[in-house]
Amino acid sequence: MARRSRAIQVAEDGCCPSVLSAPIDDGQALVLAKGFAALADPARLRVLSILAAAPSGEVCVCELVEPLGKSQPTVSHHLKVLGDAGLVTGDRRGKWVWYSLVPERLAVLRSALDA
Amino acid sequence: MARRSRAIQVAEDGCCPSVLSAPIDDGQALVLAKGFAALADPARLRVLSILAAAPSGEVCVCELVEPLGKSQPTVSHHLKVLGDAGLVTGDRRGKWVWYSLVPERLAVLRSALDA
DNA sequence: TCGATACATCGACTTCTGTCAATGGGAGAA
DNA sequence: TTCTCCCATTGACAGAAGTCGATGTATCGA
Repeated sequence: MARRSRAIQVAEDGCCPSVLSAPIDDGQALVLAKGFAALADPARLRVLSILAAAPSGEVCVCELVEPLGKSQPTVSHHLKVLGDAGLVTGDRRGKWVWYSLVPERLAVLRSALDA
Repeated sequence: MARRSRAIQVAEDGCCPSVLSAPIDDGQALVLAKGFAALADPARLRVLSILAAAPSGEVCVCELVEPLGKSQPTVSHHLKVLGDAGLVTGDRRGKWVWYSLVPERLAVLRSALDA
């Protein structure tokens, strides 16, 4: 099953609100802040880069533990944070869970920094 | 005096490393994570948007306290965090300190999310 | 059914972060 | 100088976040 369990809370009020175009209200700021908070950890950034670099576009958890140098529960925690932020999605196949990027969600955060 | 006191630690190893182009090492991840951490707060995002929306491109601290709804020390703290991340810079003129964006630094973070 | 594997969740701990009241420091005004 | 204003810093606190060992859960194979 897909691991998009938690609320993703994409700001749908207005399309792609940019922080730099006009003053944003507290609600928009809160949603964007949660998105950037998901990026505010070296281990999670490395997860994203590993997923992006994977030829198949997806990587199972067991292939992340060693490169990150963290324990398996910690890696699972970071994947959950990224999943709650809507940046990655997991797909269970047999014993393994394959994670992949959600590029649209990353694009939202990137466009928030557009001038 | 300009308020660029703290080390800014821009990753100069390679130009504009993107998280999504190739696996990044721990050092790059750490620098980028610190940058995104500066964006991971609603009050700081609002500061950036207020600065960006200011006609003159700069705003003094006293004009930020009321819109943010935080105490003056808290606003000063957030400005320090943004300054340490190199995202804003302060300029003292008489009794006031005027803050403005550092767009190049924001561009670095945005390009880190390029596909 | 039983054991092994892959991953998630829980509990506990430490560290980091946001917040504010109180105080300090610099710059103009009186 | 002294007073006032603007902003930064300090100290203290509560809550959030990263980490890991232990445990739970789902799946597959024997």
